[in-house]
Amino acid sequence: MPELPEVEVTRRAVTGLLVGRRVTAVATTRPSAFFLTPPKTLRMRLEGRVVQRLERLGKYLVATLDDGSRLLLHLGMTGQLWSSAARAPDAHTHLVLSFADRGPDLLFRDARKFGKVRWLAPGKSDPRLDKLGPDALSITGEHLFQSARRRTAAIKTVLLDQKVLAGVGNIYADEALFLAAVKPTRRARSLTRIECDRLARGIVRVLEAGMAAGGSSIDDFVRPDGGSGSYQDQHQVYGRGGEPCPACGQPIRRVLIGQRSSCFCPRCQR
DNA sequence: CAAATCCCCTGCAGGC
DNA sequence: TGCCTGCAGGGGATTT
Repeated sequence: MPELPEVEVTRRAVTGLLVGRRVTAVATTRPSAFFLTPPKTLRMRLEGRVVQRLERLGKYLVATLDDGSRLLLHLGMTGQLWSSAARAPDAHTHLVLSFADRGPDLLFRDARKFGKVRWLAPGKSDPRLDKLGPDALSITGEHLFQSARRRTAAIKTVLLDQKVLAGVGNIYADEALFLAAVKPTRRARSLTRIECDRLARGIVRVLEAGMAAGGSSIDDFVRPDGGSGSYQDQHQVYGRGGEPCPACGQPIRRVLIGQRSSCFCPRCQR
């Protein structure tokens, strides 16, 4: 489940596979919700273009092309970018870009098809991007405090709201709340400024550790070369319901918050 | 506007 | 062995 660290690890790994290369062919599966821009249009717009840079905005990857247009990629739950040098296309490979230099293709594979592809004309934007809050790597306690104070929802729900901050998903939200010793079910507006400071530091810390470990490989995340991340080995609470808390030994509790499973230590987190 | 709910989709684990 | 059910969850759409 790609969150900011996994998307950033992917971006770094795939930059060399995209930037500076001229697209010569675009192969896709049939039209579906995966394609916000129809396959036919994608093909027409991308062929002949040179990729100039690849950025990450929250959990989105944004490739800028030499005509000023942009290609948005979102990995959803199970999206993977692969080099054709590491894996052959299969039934779940929905987009394949080939290049003029005849080097490896870029494969976008997504078993569950929660991922998205969209082409943006020059100067055009996308509400998905426009609404994103500040990047989670630069989040401050002050911003969290100002955002949380108006919300009655659980703080965990607010952390997952990409309009508040962009990049945090279920795994890193649970881990950051543990580091900050804040219970995920707490009403957001009940958090003090001090707690928001701790939470902001916790978020940045788990995201940086996640990137350093190459991301969390639970079921689906792989790097484009086929390698996997190892941050799952450092998870303190995520996915550990029933196991002892690494800090105090109390059994970790698992609850549902907004249909998402959430794990926390009832003793350490208040 | 905020919050709650449903839904998209498919692989996999667990139960029988 | 094989079938069925439930679960995983990012995020958009819809409803309250």
